[in-house]
Amino acid sequence: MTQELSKQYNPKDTESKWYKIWEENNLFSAAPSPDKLPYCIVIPPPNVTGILHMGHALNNTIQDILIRYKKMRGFAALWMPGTDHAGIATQNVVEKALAKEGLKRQDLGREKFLEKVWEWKQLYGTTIINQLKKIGCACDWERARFTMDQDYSLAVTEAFVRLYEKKLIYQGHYIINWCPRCQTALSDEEASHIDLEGNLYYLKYPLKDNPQEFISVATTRPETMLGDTAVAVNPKDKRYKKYIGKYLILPIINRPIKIIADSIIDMQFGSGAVKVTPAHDLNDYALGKKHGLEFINVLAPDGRMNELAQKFCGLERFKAREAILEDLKLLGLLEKITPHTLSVKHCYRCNTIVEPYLSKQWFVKMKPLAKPAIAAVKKEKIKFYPARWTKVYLNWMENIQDWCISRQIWWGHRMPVYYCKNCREKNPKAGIIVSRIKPSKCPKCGSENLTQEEDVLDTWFSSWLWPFATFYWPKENADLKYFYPTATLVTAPEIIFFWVARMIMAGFEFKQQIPFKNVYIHGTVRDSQGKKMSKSLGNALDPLEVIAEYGTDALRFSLISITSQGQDVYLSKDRFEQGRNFANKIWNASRFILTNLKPEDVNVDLCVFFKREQLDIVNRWILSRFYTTLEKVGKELDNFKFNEAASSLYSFFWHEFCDWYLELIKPQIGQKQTQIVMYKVLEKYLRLIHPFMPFISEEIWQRLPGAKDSTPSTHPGLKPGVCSGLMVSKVEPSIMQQNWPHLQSELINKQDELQMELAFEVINVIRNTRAELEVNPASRIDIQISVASKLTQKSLGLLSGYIKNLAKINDLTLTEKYIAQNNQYAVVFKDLHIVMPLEGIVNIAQQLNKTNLKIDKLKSEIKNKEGMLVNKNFTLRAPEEIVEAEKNKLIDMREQVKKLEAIKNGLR
RNA sequence: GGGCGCAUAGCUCAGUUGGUUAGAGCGCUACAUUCACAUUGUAGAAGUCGUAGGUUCGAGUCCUAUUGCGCCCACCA
Repeated sequence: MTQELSKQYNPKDTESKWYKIWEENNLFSAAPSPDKLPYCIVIPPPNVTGILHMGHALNNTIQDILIRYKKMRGFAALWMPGTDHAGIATQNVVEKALAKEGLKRQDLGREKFLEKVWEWKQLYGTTIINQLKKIGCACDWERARFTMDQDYSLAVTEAFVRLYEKKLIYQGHYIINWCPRCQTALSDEEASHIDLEGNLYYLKYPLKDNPQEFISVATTRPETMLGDTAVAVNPKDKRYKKYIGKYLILPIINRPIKIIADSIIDMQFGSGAVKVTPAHDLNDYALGKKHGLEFINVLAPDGRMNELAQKFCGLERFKAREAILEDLKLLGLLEKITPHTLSVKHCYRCNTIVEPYLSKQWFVKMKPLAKPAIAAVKKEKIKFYPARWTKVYLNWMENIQDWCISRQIWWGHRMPVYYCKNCREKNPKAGIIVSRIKPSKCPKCGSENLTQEEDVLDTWFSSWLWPFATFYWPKENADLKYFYPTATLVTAPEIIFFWVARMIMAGFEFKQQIPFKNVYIHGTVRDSQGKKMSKSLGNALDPLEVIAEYGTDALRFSLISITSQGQDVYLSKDRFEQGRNFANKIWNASRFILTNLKPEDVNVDLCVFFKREQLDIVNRWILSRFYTTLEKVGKELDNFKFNEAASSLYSFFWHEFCDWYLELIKPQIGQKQTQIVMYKVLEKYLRLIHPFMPFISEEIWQRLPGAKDSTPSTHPGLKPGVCSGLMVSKVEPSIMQQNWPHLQSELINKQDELQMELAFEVINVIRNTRAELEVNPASRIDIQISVASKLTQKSLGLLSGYIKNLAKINDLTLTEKYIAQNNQYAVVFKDLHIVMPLEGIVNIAQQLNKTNLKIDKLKSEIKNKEGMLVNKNFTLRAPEEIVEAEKNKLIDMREQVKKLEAIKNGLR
């Protein structure tokens, strides 16, 4: 403590220093402990391609608060970190890098390309991890996992094989979402709808028997007409009834196609006749199956037309659309074009319009998996915070579709599926071998001519195992036993379906248990316009820039302050000033305390010293306020009300501890009792604020000279009978290892608080009056206070020293009765008259006016109350204490009016 | 088409189970600067709680309808 403290808090000096020390001393590591209960959070693994954005900052700050808090509460708190290989996203990034060298992945070939990706991962994959360290995350980094690690991959294979053996994985020919740019299938969740202004094109198809007659069909995707194999109408549609069963000639292609009837067709829409393209539309696919139609695929995987598109072969799909429309126009077969808004699926990675595409893919049957996952949430074994997400989850789960898990990319877990060429030649449906390890020969025919499936698995097929695969499942080790099921999952609403729901299903399927007990869903970070913050929109605030400018603790505290449960977060840069100012306030208050501290006074056993009765009122008051705050913050954290906890901590420290307490005790700061109380409150407060502001709390805590605290206490995280021991700074070097302060509820006293509040109000009234009367702020004046109640008089007497000091009073006299006198100005406050000399008052008329306004306002309120109290409906039905309170208020107000009238007369 | 969220001070938002006098931060106004902190202090101005009904002795809070904004889900060609 010999070191000078600078006038301003400088985060740069402290942050990297402490993080390094915490890390070097292994303070982030957690292990099973016989005395402690487990508390585990698995991080939503950021993509290896990731760069820290505000969403990460918010998400990880919340987790860090929980981990640090629970650790102080005695839990063996483990924050399991790691990264996700993010199949498509990462492959895209590396492909882009290759493109700069004029290379495509195909130029390298699969193996070489994967080497490149791994290289890239080694170089850049830790960027996001280092950024998480920068915001202070207390992750157990030694446990960090990567979804493509060898051990983790074993878990992925295991899961696949088990599901396949249970016949929950199957291969099928279906219409899936195809991204022509990424050239892979996407799950429904990866293809999001975006509304586009498009057109509805009416095409005329001539009848085979009578080419002069036409049926007009409406479509938004004219290029798919090349693959039409029928036209469908509603059987009840009078316009078309006579044509059902007849044939049309598909223009350009000149293929005869049948007119079929199906009640699914909406007669109101378009022309009431629908072209059916079973290979390029989900509905048409169903129709095709039902009516035994031909499936004609006219597209190539890269989004160009294929040879079945005849003369349009090789044209890009939207170019082909133009060309086909042009041809139809020339043929006189384009009836009309009307504007039409349609919602089109886009690839969530590259935003390309997705093509419904008929292909062979692998699927997971989801209905059986969903069943226990639905039940667990219904029975509240897993709870969502805020609760409304429960409904969203259940709704999705109850309508769940099979999950397309195959991807036609290279970066990812290769499926453990092998094909026996020999068997397949005899029967194309046979010869599929699913195996944990690559088989050397076919178990059926013994052939060694085996090839592995080219496709890789959807990224989420590995991340849904995260809560247990990170513990080396399928091995059952001690850590997995101890920490699983984990406690809380903290995430954003965007990935409830992608990740949360699937983890719950995987938890039941592979561990027969829930993966976590609570799911806290925080809001989306948006800019001040309400737009989602993203790099592509260019509206992103870079957390690292904010840290450089305001400090990490400021970033964290501000973010948390504005995150009310479940609401989206609207950010602009100036919001971080509050956090920075608060850090500075803590710094300066601590500086004040430390420079005024006598170490020999505070180096005592703090918990033994105090008996409430031994303390003076101000010290009793601040302790009472501190413990009230402690209790409140604990409850708020336990209920995931982070912003409320932040606000409680903020207003206690700034407005109660600094504005009042430190000001009040300045004259008595050398007294032993005050030394100890102010020291004790600061020391404990640092522990409360530590989960929110880890760096500044450690920096100051380390400078505290005395014994920290030895309150023995039990904490919720300690097993029954276990008591946390003495906490002395020499033994425990970091605030991270301290206990959350023990709640000494015997030090909470409402009487003390009321008494102090009265003094504060009196001081406020005097200050306010002084300002109104334009009394020189530096001058001390005489004040006389008359109080009817003996009790109030006594307590004011006790506090008169403080009042005199903070209200700049020269002489304070307390009298029983108020007698109006000339040359005096009096203010009525409750049953008090606060009287000061009129000398120096500039504007009596103005004061008179103010007094009159007050009287008028009171009178109208009195009228209101009188009406209320005459109303039998109120007096008979409202609870007695409310009626009683109203009566008292009325009496008070009448009194006040009387007093104000008296003052008015005095002013004249 | 279905579902969810939001609307409270100039701005951004809190407001627990309905209790009559609605809070914070920022901004604004006035004053204060050797005494921890101008990233400060003291004081002040500022709101018919989106609109219309209803329940109730009493509604920012509960119900119904309605307007505006945002989000999610959904196979209208």
